[in-house]
Amino acid sequence: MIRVKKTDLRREAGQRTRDGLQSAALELLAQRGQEGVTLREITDRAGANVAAVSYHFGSLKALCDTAIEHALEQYLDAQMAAIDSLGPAATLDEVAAAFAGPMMRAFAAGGQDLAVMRTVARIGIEPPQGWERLTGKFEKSRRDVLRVLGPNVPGVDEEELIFRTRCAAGLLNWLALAPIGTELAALPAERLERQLVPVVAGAFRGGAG
Amino acid sequence: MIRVKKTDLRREAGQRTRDGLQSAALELLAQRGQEGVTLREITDRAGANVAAVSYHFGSLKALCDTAIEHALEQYLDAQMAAIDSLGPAATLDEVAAAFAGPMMRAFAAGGQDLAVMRTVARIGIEPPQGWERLTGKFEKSRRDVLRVLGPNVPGVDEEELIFRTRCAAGLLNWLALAPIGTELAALPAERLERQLVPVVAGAFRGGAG
DNA sequence: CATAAAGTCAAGCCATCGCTTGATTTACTA
DNA sequence: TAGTAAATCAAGCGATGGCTTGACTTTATG
Repeated sequence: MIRVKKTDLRREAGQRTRDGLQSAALELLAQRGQEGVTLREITDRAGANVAAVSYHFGSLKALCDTAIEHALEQYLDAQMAAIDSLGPAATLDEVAAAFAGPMMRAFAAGGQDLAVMRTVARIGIEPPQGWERLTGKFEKSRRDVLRVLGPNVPGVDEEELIFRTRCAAGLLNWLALAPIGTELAALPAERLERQLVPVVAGAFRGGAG
Repeated sequence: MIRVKKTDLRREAGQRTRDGLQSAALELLAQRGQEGVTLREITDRAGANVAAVSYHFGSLKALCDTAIEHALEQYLDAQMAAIDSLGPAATLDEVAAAFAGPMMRAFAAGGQDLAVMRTVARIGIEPPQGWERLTGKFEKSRRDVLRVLGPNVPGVDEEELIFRTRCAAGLLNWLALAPIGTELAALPAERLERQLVPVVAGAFRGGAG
């Protein structure tokens, strides 16, 4: 009979290896995208053998898909939490601040959080597999945004609001990926918010006075 | 003594090969970025031999740099022409329409023009070499935008206007690269302008009423 | 026509890629 | 202590990448 011990050092080591591989993959995905990731660079960063990827994940692609799905879910959760924390009478600036909140916090935190943000931004350009499981969350997030956005942008039909939301999301993704992102990451959080929120709000609201 | 003839069939053929390679490279750069371009795929598309790239450009990287620099220059020229065509009392919507004009026209035209736009967008994320020669044009373009933008966005200092301009440019680049771009390319030009210009103008203007 | 220049081509070199294999180490079980 | 499952490792395989080579074709010159 096989007894279950509280700590099995072998399995713990395996989990550490998996985590190391996944976070090394995430960093490389964030800074070079899906094409720029190589097996050996991941394993070097994680201090693991090349065969570890096949052993633990099956293939390099499966490892990347896992890392991407994890990042996307983490981002969508943060996004929904920010929107849902808004009261029913939130102003346009508050909506914009909540919408951009996860990214601004990622800039402030740096490290893995920023890598998550950048990876999510990249898959906005090159969509991978693994969307299926998160489609529901994605659409719920969009409905939430439209619900709090609508009352603040009167006279604009829903189709156009969806377009503006996608524009605003794209703008944030761009800031995360482009070189300007490293400048923004160096800014004090409060300063970044003061610069960024009006732009996002303006994109929602439209320009014609 | 070597005489110079008006038409030298050998050199003409060589020029055709160079052009074919450059335009094949541009298309691949537009749709897959610098990492996703392979020598053999370029030469297959251009109907040339693999050695042609080394012979005419020196290396794959040199070919890509040439194609990128060409695209960037083409875009900056179009951008400056659009801004310079504005009168001294242009409205914010007119400025936004001129700012987004090259991209909207590229969507309408498709083909090589769209490839130029997408390549320019990509190098906004992964800057290559060859910037040096175009830095002047790039900064002149930015000054032009600020000049026509300033009077329309009172009470906002220049640093912030620069930030908003970069946001607006990033937004356009994103639309060119993301899957939403293919949806936009299918839209009637007039409809795209009606949707997009308010968003760009709003980003310039800021959101707080 | 002979020569030389410009261009094209098939073939192959070498590095790197993802992935597999069979042996080996490690930590737990009976 | 012997046995076993989990994990790790060095080595290498086949495919593909960029680039070079030396022969060949085409075209202009004298």
